[in-house]
Parts: sequence; structure tokens; C-alpha cells
Amino acid sequence: MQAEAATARPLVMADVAARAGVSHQTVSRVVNGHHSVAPDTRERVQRAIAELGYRPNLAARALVTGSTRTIGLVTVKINQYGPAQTMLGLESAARAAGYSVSISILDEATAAAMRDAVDRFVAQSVDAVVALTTYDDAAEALRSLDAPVPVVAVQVGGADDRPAVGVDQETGARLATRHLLELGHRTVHHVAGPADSQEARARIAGWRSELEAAGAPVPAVMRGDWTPSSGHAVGRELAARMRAGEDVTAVFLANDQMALGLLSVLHDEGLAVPGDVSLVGFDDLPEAPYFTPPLTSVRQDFAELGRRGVQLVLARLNGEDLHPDAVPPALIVRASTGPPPGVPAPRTCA
Amino acid sequence: MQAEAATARPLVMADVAARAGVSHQTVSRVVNGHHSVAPDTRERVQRAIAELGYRPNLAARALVTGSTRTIGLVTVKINQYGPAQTMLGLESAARAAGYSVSISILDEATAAAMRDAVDRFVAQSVDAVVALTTYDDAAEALRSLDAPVPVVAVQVGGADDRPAVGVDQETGARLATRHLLELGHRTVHHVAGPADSQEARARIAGWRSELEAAGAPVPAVMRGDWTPSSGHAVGRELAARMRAGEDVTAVFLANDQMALGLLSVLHDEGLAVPGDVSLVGFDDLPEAPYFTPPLTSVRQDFAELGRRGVQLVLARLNGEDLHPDAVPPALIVRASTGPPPGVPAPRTCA
DNA sequence: CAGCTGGATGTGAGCGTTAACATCTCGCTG
DNA sequence: CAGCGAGATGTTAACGCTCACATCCAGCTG
Repeated sequence: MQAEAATARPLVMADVAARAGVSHQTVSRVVNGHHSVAPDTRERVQRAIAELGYRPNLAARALVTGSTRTIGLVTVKINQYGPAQTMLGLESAARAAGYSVSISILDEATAAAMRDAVDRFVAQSVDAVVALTTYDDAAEALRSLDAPVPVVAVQVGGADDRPAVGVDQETGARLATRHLLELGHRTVHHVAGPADSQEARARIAGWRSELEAAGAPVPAVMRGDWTPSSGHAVGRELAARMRAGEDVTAVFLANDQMALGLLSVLHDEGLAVPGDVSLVGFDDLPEAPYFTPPLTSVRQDFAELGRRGVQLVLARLNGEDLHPDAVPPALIVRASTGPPPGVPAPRTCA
Repeated sequence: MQAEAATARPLVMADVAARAGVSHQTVSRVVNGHHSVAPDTRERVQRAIAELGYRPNLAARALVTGSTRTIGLVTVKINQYGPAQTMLGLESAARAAGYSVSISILDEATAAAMRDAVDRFVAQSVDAVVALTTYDDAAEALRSLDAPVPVVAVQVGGADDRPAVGVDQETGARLATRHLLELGHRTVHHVAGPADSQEARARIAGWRSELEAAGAPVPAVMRGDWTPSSGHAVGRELAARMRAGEDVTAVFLANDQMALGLLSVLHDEGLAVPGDVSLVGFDDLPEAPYFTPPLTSVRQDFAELGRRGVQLVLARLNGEDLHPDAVPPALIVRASTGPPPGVPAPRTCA
């Protein structure tokens, strides 16, 4: 027999206690897995709980303990593959650790919005806040925040005081750049993300240092904003420059979506990939293998990022001072990269 | 002067009351916007709140009111564009209405997992649960659920007893099919989603009825699983059939990702789109305009879905019996569709 | 066998808020 | 000017739980 179907009054600990013939405190002890409860008493209580279908009221518990076993997740633009994936990893790790996740999706990555979101989470008595954002002002807000709970940043590559986990963007960018140089390209052009994105900057840094290490010229950075459409715009310009005779044979783009946009222009302009120009993206979207041609890209393990975020939170909650390593990225080589055109072979599709 | 920097003890209502020279109850009245507080008292209290940086403890409020002003969102696979987007709309609408959102991401869409998630939400004292899932067993679980809070389904197209909002999948599918027929194709093939997806079935139904209405033959349905890779697999088979002389000139795919996979095979096989075969997708991903060629697709307004989900929740909470209309989809025509090959023009790219 | 120790259990208080009710003070009306 | 109603405020009691402490009952030791 399950729960008293239509009893309006919700079950409370005292109901369980009455049924098991013990005090409410003993029920509490059983619920919270305390020691010093006689085995048979414990079993009796557990049976009562099961029969009644009792679940403790978390609000009451939160009131007295001050902890809700909830993690607040604040993020911008969850519609992107990366953040969504990270969130997935985070939620599942949190759940495994007995925490639930409350979300706040910022419309804009301003310090004020960030502060406000954290404030609301604090009022909600969350145990910790994880910030999933990579823009400067949000990061700035995070730094200046004086919250009464641990606040950890995920995916912010920077060396902050604030504890953070992230993918090693710089290494990823070097991997991409080196791959192209090793194929014989004289240099590698770069389409970066927005200037106020820490990740974008880290990728630029990696790209630049790899070029410099190889003694290759460092072309001017082109700017996109992560969207396919910005990749398309940059592509127009690039195609024009190539037509004008400029020696562009390899491009590293700061994400796959911009690469898609670029791919689209190049196709329209009759330029072959990788015949005329090689492309490397970043993120390795699930779609990347099905681009035309399949895109060489730097894979980031977003879910792992989420998991580590939770790890870090738990460590902070235990007062440990964990400083997690960056998650290593991996280069996935596909058909969008090849050697530079030896002779300008007209492999285009008229 | 903001908050007493390093005072360990958190602020409570009584602190504000003391500072404003009133009772805690008056503070409560001000906080909750009650009438019958003298204007100057109200102002004094508000100033005290601002000066102290006080925020009411939501757990305590939840304990006494039984409401947390929180909506529980349960979903599977948030990593897809659609659900992520819907979640975005939902969160922002919820926040606008003064609700926060707690999430639970199911690993698998089973009835048990669903039931468990809802249970946890109930223990958390959420005010309502929104289920963002389209699979049969989850829907089944939803139907059999006897939760003490409103549970609404989003995106489940079915005509359930359980209140739901959704996009009109069937109309979307008819739009796509009609477009292809109007271009002159004799019939339209369909690559569907998984059999246990309600959306997949609705799209099949729309496709079929449009074909029947037009007196066109109804080919056997091909199955994918929403992934680009399944689209790729189906594509292989399709290409072989076309090579064998079968008359396939138009394909409607149940989502854009599968269309991408199909596009990729067709390109490899040297079949032109739309020269040899026209393609229509579903969802209109932000990437769709940059596919090669740009994909004609049925746009769903996912964010609107989220907003309506919240609307529905609020209505239920007020005891209203709102039965929202389905969100209308729209066909976005791009370059992947055209008339069937009049003469088999070898427009392929060798 | 008194006296102790420690495991098992119960009792009472209090977490910070809201709701219900009590009170107090005006400004009217008759 | 007594009396009354309504608005403004205060007082008290929950809400359901955990924590600190009190109690009880063995089973020991000396």
C-alpha cells in the first residue's frame, strides 16, 4: 500500500515516527544515516518511511542547517553546444554527489547581471555557485564578488585568484597551428572570437606563440563573434584577398561554427578546401565530421569540465584548496586540412 | 555604506526591524508589498533594507508558505539545440514572473527516471514541474504521475489529458512536403526520427497526409535517430538506390542534423543538391543557412515554447484551465530545394 | 553490587519567516 | 463627546526539521 492517496495534509516526520513507534528525532537520525540507532529500530523506521512514501521537507531542513544541497549555476547563452554540454556534465556530477542544480541564465554578461544572479542564489541558500562564463566583465564581477558561499568559475581559462577549471585553450590553439605548419603551410591565419572573451584571447595567444616558435610570420587577427554568420563575413574578405593574390593557404578558426560559415563562402566562391586553403576549427561539434568537407578541429571535453566544476565545488565545501589541472584538448584531424597547393591546381567546382 | 563587511551572523528580518524602529512583521509587510503600511514607515524600512543589504531567507519563507517560487524543469538531452533553446525561453519567462528554475537532466527517458525526478522536485517544494521531453515512456510516466503540484509538458505534441504546449509538428511536416510537391516532385521521401518519439510520429503523419492529399505515392519511411551520423547512414542507402535507378528526387528529413549527414554523403557520392535531389530539414538550426548548400527547413520557435510553458504553469497555479494553441512553425526556403531534374544534368563536381 | 561508561532514545528549543489575531490611534458620525 | 470603523502596527504561534542536551538502560569494572 502506497501513500494515503487523497490525504490533503502532507506527510511529516512525526507521522513516520508515530507509525514506527519512535520519536521524530529517531526518524531524523535514520533519514540522515546517523549511527547509534539500533538495527531493528532503523529497519522499522525505514519500513514506515517506505509505506508512507515519506520524503523530508527540504525547506525545513535548509532553514535549520543553512544548506540546501543545491548548486547555483549561472551562465550566458546556454544555446551553444559547449555550455550546454558542460551543464550536462555538471548536473549529472552534482546529482551523483547529492546536490541539485538551480540555474540562472544571464541575458548579458555584465558585472551587474552576474552580481544580481549570485545574490539571488545566496538568498536561495545555495551551497555554492558555479559560473559558466568566459567574458571579461562577468569574470570581473566574479572577482570582485564577496559572496558568503564558494563561487567557482568554469571554463575561464585565466589564472585568476578565484578557483577555476578550464580547458587548456592555449595548448589547443598550438595543436591546431602546429598541425597546419607541419603540413607545410608557410603561415596560419586566425579568425578569433570576440575581443572580450578570455577564451578567444587564449586561443590567439596559443596560435601566436606557435607561429613565433616556428619562425613563421604572424598575420593580423581577423575578428568573428562565434556565429556562423560572422565566419561568413570574414570569409568574404578572405576570399577577396586570396583572389587579389594574397598567400592565404591555412586558417585556424576559434570555433567550428565560424568555420562552417567560412566553408560556406569558400564553396560559393569556388575555392577548394583543402585544395586551395586548409581549415581547422575549435570545439569539435558533433556536426563537424559532416561538414563539407569534414572539419579538422580541436576537441574540448565539455562534460568533463562540468564534472570538474562539481569536484572543485565539493573540495571548497570541505575547505580543501584544490587547484585542478586544465583539461587537455585533442586535435581531431579530418579532411579539411592538407598540404598547401603546390601548384595552383584549379580543383574548383565550376 | 554597504553590508557590515565581515559580520559572520547573517542578516535577518529582525535586524532590519531594529534599524527601522519597527517590528519584524512590518518589515515582512514591506518586503511582500502589503498594503496598510504608512508611506513613511515603508520608506524607512526600505532604506534600512538597502543600507543593510538585507535579503529574506527563502528557505524560511518556503517553510511557512509551502511555496519556493521555483519551477522544476526535467528534460533529457539538453545538448540539442531545441531543448537548450526552449530552456532559455523558459528560464527567462520564469525569472520575469519571479520564479527560479531548478533542473534535472535525465540520463534516459524512462518512466522510472521521470518519476524519480519529479519526486525529488516535490521534496524540494517546487511549485510546478515542467517536463521537456518527447519520448513515449517519459510521456507515459507523466500521464500516470500523481504529483501534488501541477506538471505540464512542453513540446509533447500529443493530445494528452496532461496540459501541454507544443509546436504544431504536423503542420510543419505538411509545409515541407507541400513545398517539395509544388516544386514538381512526383513524391517526397521521408527520413524520420526514432519510433518512440512523439514528434517523429507527428512529422510522419503530416508528411503522409500531405502526400495522400496530393494523390502522390507514399514511399516507405526511413529511420534515423536525430544524429548527423544516422543521416549519413540513411544517405548511403539512398544514394545506392538512386544509382540503381530509383526515382528519388526529394527528401524531407525530420531534423536538420540528419539533413547535414545526408548532405555529406550526397556530396561524397557526387550527387548534387538540389540538382539531383532536393532536401528539406526541420528545426532551422542557426547553422542551416551555412550548410552546403544552405538548407531549406521548417523553423520552430523553441524559445516561444519555453515562454508558453511558463504561461501554462502560471495559469495552472492560478487554477485557470488554459489550453494553449500549438506554436505555428514556418518554412524557410533556401538553396537545398529546387525542381526535380528535368534531364539528368551532370552538374556534379568530379 | 555500587558506580561507571556508552549506546539508544527522547525532549525541548530554535532556525527566519508568514499568517492570524490583538491592539492602538486616529478621524468620523450621530 | 461617546462610539465606531478602518488603517497602522505589534504579538504570538506555527511551518518541519536538526541540534544540543537529558534520560534511560544495559553491561562492565573493582
